[in-house]
Amino acid sequence: MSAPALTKNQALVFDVLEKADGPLSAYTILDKLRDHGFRAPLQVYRALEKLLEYGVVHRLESINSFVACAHPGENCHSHGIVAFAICESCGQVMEFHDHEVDHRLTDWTKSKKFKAEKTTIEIRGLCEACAA
Amino acid sequence: MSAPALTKNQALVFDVLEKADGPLSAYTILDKLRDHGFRAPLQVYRALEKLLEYGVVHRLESINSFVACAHPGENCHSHGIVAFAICESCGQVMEFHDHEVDHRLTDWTKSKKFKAEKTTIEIRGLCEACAA
DNA sequence: TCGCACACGTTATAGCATAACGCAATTGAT
DNA sequence: ATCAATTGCGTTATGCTATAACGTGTGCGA
Repeated sequence: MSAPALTKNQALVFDVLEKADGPLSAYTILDKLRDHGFRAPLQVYRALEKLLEYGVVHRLESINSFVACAHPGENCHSHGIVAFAICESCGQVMEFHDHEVDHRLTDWTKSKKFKAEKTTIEIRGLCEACAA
Repeated sequence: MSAPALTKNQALVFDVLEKADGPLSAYTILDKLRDHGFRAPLQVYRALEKLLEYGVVHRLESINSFVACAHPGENCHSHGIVAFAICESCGQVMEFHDHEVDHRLTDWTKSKKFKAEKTTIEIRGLCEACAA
């Protein structure tokens, strides 16, 4: 699933996420796009749905927010399981990948014959700057 | 933080979660406790807050639900990072722990000087029975 | 007995997400 | 060329999740 050309709304939403310096909620995105004609949450959610599908945006389940993938130009789905460290003070997000973690989780699911569709790893805490 | 005696409301909420065969949302818990005098969401959320603190209940971030810890009588906080496999068809949840995963994630956060407070690992998919 | 901490109850509100309807544009097979 | 299917879009309404703010009562140590 590589990303086809984005529609106008998808491009607007993606642009907002890419320029943001941290994750944004759908309603925050909506507010930022009111000047561009957005009026309803669904316009945002529909765009996000596609952007997630294309793998250019991640959803952070633990904070109900969305963030542009840290690997511009690539499809995040190709990196295996993605993990996030989310600073609860400044909101910054670090994205990383660990094949060993992938491997262990995949082994476990296989041993249980569990068919994994989507895996979430989110670490909340304080980044170096904020912990000081 | 081991669990002190539960208050009436805490005990009611915990009891509902323990008897349930899967995770429940706060509002579902509320409905199940209306006969016991619960009227408002806050009664549930306040009890859940304590139960989470005591480590006898887990919150599943990806489905906004709560589940009793699979290790009755123990404090879940003592097991290190907890991972969940959540069946999107039947709602069943499997809870497990993997020290190697713990280790890799802890190493990563240390290398970034990120102070982890709470880590979420949730795998959504289909359990063996539902995938058949 | 005073002050404090804590659990609790209630009302109101904030924040997150989707259902259901209809319209317009695109595509692509016949 | 035309029709049907698909997709994106806009709007209204609604539902679900979570917390703010206020007040009450109770127990307990200074």
